[in-house]
Amino acid sequence: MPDQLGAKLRRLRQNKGVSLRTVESETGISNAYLSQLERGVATNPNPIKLRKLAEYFNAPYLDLLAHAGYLPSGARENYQGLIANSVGSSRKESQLSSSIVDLTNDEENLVLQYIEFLKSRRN
Amino acid sequence: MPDQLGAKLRRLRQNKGVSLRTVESETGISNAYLSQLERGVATNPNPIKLRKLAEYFNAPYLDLLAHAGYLPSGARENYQGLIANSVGSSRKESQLSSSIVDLTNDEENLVLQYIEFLKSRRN
DNA sequence: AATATATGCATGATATGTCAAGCAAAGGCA
DNA sequence: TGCCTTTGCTTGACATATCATGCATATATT
Repeated sequence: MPDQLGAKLRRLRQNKGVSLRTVESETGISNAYLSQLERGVATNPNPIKLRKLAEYFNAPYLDLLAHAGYLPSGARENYQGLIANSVGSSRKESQLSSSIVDLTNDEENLVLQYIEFLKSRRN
Repeated sequence: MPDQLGAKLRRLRQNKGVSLRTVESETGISNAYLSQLERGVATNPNPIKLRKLAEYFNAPYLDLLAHAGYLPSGARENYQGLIANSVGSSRKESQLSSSIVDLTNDEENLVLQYIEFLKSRRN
């Protein structure tokens, strides 16, 4: 069951202050179908339509996919796990991805500097 | 246009050495539709079906989504960009994610150790 | 007050995804 | 050799996604 995709889409549209017909003219998706999506009557949109909406609302596409139930909930760990599995990263790189999730800003700065230092001494 | 989703699915099935009817019984997707997908006659499957196939073939789900044209090609940078945009990471964390992509094994080790060291001195 | 426009939704129509049934060919078995 | 089973595919049927049209209501305009 999609996790409130409709509510999310209506919020995005209302925050932008536009009508169903405006979204229709900008995305090519009919106002009737947009209404059905927002009201939860239609729940299984083609991802291509979600992408158009994400672009129009300047909203994160993976977030809309997750709300539609096509991806796990939008926690970084979940996506990192999917990526690690998809593009064949090493186990250690998965660890790295997981480790950076909860760094503070200062820690992020330090790690970035350290990585740049490591790369700078490659030659 | 999906990037050879059909060829990918046929390769996965043949590598596993199973028939269309075996996949049907394991995934619930009809052998006729599987045939159409493999031959490129059907090109826009519901992601829920792709997920079932990914699970059955033990194949990366994001990879199948990319082949269907629902996600950008399976480069890590693309996914990291989508994630950064989806779960509201800071600009610096996006940089971090991008930076770890091309680290060597030794560099990964060093960075992991450094992160653990940073975390250990939080108290 | 009357008319025009904008808006969200209902609904039947159309397009497309997916299925059930059946066909032809190949392979297995007695 | 004959029969049965398996297999991939075809095709019409069915289910669902999406659209075009129109309705009712609210708002804007004259």
